[in-house]
Amino acid sequence: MTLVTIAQASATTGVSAKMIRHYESIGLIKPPLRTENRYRHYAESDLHDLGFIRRSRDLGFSFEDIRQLLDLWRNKARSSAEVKAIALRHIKELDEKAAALAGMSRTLQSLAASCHGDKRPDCPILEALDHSIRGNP
Amino acid sequence: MTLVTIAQASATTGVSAKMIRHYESIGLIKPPLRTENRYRHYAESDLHDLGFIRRSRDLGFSFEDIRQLLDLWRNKARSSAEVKAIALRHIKELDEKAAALAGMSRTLQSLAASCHGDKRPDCPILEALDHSIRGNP
DNA sequence: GTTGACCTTCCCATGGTGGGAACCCATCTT
DNA sequence: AAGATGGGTTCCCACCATGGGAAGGTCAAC
Repeated sequence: MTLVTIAQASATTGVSAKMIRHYESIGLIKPPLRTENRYRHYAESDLHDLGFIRRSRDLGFSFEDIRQLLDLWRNKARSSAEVKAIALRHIKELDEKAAALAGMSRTLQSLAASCHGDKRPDCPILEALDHSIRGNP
Repeated sequence: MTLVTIAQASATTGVSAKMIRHYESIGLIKPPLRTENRYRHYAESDLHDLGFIRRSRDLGFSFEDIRQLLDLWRNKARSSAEVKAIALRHIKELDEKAAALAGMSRTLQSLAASCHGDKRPDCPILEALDHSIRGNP
């Protein structure tokens, strides 16, 4: 059983030491072993969990989602339907957020396209912010 | 000069009273007139600014951006190039964020597509979180 | 024995928004 | 006159995820 310090755990999992401590404080990971100096020492299974968490975060899952996903991962009697349901709901949220951002971008692009962008003060972008555009409340 | 209370200002501009006070506290809007009761009373120009801010927020601009946009709006000698530059930079940020979300969604969609979603525990989504997928570090 | 590189805990900040307490004020009804 | 209702006011706390930094303990090497 290889034990590593928090800095090494951070280096191998890509999770900052700050965040590792935070995950512990909110109960997302188990408190690790401590040496007699009270230094945290992580075992391989801890490193696995941290990697799991980092990859989940990379996919945009919230801590609450990750909590459930980790539980499911540990539960050998899980049903894949439960995992899939979490993923599908998350995909929906991601798509909604992306669509919202894309909508803003589209609106701004069309405004910017008709803005001269020179020394003159006239600007359809400011006009749009000035009074609401019909169709874009 | 019509003066309205904070609740009326909120109703006509779509900005919550809470946020109106917040905007004032961070210096985004000028402190409004006060009656002898210390009630805030807003003039038409204040309402304009609040509407301007709300529409800017709807387009995803940060407070710092809005501060500059409001300054440019007030400055009759502005150049539209300055406004356009802020908008273009913001469009870039929006597009980057949207692309990041879309990327997460795409990855999850392909994983979910190959997940049975039944009572069996096997699940490519959990496998992906378990150990990094090649090409998706 | 000192330097420097770790570790520990604790508090504070971000950005944008909301909740709620505790209190003041105005008006309408009993 | 008293009280209910529905404003207003300030102030603090919460979210989510992350980072900064202070103040101090511990260990290695030189």
